[in-house]
Amino acid sequence: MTSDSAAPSKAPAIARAAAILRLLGRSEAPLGVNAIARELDLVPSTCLYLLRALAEEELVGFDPATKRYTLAAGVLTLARGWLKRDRFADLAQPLLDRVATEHGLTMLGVQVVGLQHMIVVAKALGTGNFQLNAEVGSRFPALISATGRCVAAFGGHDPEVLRRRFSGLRWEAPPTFDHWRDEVARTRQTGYAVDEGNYIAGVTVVAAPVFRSPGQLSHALAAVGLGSAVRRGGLEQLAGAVAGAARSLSERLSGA
Amino acid sequence: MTSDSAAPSKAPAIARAAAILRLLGRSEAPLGVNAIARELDLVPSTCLYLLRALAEEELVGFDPATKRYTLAAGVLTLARGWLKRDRFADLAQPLLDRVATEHGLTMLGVQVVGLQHMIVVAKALGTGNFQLNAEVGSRFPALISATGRCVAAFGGHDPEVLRRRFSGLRWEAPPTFDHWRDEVARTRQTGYAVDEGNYIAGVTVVAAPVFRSPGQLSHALAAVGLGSAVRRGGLEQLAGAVAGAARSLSERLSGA
DNA sequence: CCTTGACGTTGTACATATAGAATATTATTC
DNA sequence: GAATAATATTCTATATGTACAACGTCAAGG
Repeated sequence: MTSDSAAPSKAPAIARAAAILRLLGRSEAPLGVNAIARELDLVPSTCLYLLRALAEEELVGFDPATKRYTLAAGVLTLARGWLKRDRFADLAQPLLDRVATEHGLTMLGVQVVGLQHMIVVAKALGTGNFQLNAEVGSRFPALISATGRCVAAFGGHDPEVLRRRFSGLRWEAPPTFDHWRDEVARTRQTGYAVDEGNYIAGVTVVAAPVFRSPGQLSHALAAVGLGSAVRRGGLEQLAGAVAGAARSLSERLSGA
Repeated sequence: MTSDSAAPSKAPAIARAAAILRLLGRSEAPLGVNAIARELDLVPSTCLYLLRALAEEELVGFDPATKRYTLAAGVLTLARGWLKRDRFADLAQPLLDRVATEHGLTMLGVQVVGLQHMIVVAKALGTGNFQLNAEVGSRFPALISATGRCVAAFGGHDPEVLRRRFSGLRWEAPPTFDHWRDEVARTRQTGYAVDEGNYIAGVTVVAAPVFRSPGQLSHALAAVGLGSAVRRGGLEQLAGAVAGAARSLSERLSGA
């Protein structure tokens, strides 16, 4: 479904519009039609029509004076709609806070969306002098780092698809596929995953899966910290805390 | 809902997709293809293709078991991109907080997007026992209430267009167009607008315009409270505070 | 267990959104 | 201030996304 396969979308305007919105979201400054079209390999006229339609929907803003486009507040309305119904963030926050303070590390709650990305939906910063940070809304490749090993272990995906996607990942210190597969297998047994500097050098990530219903992976919890700090605090202990919190969350999510 | 303008969009898929996203955002429960299509007057097949495209972009989630669709966390990514670059909310928050506590009312910062809607982008709750509330991300018709009078007064819109749009508004106690036009004219002179129970019975709203550059209306500040409470605190004083905060914001926005 | 109804999904003809070139508009340089 | 370059926008033919109907599938009710 979310494959990289050839299946051509029956509504390509959507993909283009989403690309425009993301580009505007990541851009520091307002952009003109041609700049957007060039960046996204779109035809300027098509790009213009899409921008006008998006502006009509109040998802992008248009400054007639400078003829530049930006994101508009309409995206806030959508985000609010999502937040209103999301129970995960509410349930996860106290658990994230507790683990973050007890272990002095930054904790993230991420949502898994298909095999493409995971998105940070909740966070709790640690207490140390120096803390890693990631904004709510940030996207990461679904199979990267420790959370990615959880997705691979519990997502119920075709091993062949995993192999293909694995080859497209960008790590700072890439593991070999065989080594990664072994770690994924271990994750399936222990219920948590560890990434020691593979994704980002010097950064250790410990993650555990959260299921919205038995067998249905939907989120993951992740502790991120500098490798030295994690080792000092005891990696095993941390892994136990993260996995415990994730289990507790899974129960509450599938429960009521 | 979109526009009365005759020009047919060159990318109607966008409008439909946006409508789907908003519908899902406002829906309490996940929805199926047909339910969405029926609600939005779409052909089911088209609706299906749009949903698939949106799912591919991680803007909607799909539960293969129930075949139901929901908003997905991708909308958070867009909202984050918007928040990152928005200076208004950061600059407005302390001013909103101050006026809210000094006058014991709820203060809203809204962004004006064309003539269609304004969107709440910042808020500060008052201190009283009972407070009115509006969520960040909520949308209101652009010309409604006191903020609407500001838009009409300072938006630089064609009077004829204003008249047409005015007739489409829904007030609890609608003013006549002539009366409304007079109030708008007064707003243009005084720099603030008041709505005493027109939009919502018993609720008084005082608003003042914020300009991103001289003459370019972009936002508005609004104080909302129960009519009795506002009168007790002194409407003139409140209006002065709101207008003062708005002026100060305009200077800082156009300044740096 | 069979029937019924509603839903999700897939093929196909047609209307139309898109690509590309041409034109208008703005910014920049001399 | 004129000339130039880059940009935004309009125009038009055609590839293509959309609407409609037919199909397959599932759940409820008899």
